[in-house]
Amino acid sequence: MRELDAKDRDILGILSKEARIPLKTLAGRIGLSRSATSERVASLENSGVIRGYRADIGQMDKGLICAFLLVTLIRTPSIGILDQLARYPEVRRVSSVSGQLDLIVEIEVPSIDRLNTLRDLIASHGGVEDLTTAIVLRRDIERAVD
Amino acid sequence: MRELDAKDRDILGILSKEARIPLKTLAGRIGLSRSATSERVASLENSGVIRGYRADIGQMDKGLICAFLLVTLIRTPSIGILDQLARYPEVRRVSSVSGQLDLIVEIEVPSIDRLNTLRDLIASHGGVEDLTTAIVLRRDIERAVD
DNA sequence: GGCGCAATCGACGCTTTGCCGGATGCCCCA
DNA sequence: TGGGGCATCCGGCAAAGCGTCGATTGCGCC
Repeated sequence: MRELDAKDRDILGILSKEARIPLKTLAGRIGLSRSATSERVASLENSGVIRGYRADIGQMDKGLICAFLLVTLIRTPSIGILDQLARYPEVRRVSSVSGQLDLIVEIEVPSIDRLNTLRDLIASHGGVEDLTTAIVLRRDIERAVD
Repeated sequence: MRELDAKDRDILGILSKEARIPLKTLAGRIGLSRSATSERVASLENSGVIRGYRADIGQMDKGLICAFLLVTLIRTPSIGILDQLARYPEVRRVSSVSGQLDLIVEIEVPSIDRLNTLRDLIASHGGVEDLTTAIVLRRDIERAVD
């Protein structure tokens, strides 16, 4: 499979919100037979378009503090910092960005103490010029992929 | 269900990576019978710990530009801005944060033009004092919930 | 026109699931 | 101490799920 037609897109749209929907229901919604739908889904999985299925966990991060670390580096291509960040399991996501910032690091820590420790550890890295912490007080909007 | 024991955590860990694993296999991995596992999963779903199941789409976001908008508000409890943000489907997540910033808005747009348009629309809101754009050049680290 | 490929359909049989009754372990209170 | 009450576990049954098969259809190209 190379090109994704409209029905493939429908499948992806539905599965990205309800990954455990019965094949029969899915087939009904996109207007195909169950077996044809089955083959399309299998094809999407095998070709790597569907990389997997994830449970969306809500409560689990209860008690966890989320924060953004806004990082400016001395010289942008500072490789070592990424290796260091990868070592901390609390680091959820790191994005290289354009503009005055260089990295946006998203972390989830169990306590403010751990946040400070982590912050200090990262700030003390030679490549870090500036580091601003923004603790998440509330998720105002959070949308799944549509 | 209030407290999550070790087995619940195991279930969440496995389902967060392989949401469509057969119940029997899941039961084998956590060391419980199939029906007990079934009940636990159902309980986790009903209590809202598992919010849903999503297909992880690879190719689909191709061509989409991700960006962070770092927003400072005039007066922090500026309700109107959230309503406005919620109207744009490109807005993926909005977090109220502590520190010099007030909001961190994550968006996904199909083009730089659309990014600029969105940026201007948000910046022109009365409650916005300052707005910095950080376009994501690369995702260096991205981890699923563990 | 006729051949071939790709996609669809309905049907078959196996697997997985939801639901039930009964057994087991734990806690609390008389 | 002992006996309910509650939560959790297990195994079995019926129903619904799924993958796979051959046959059919639609379409493009020789």
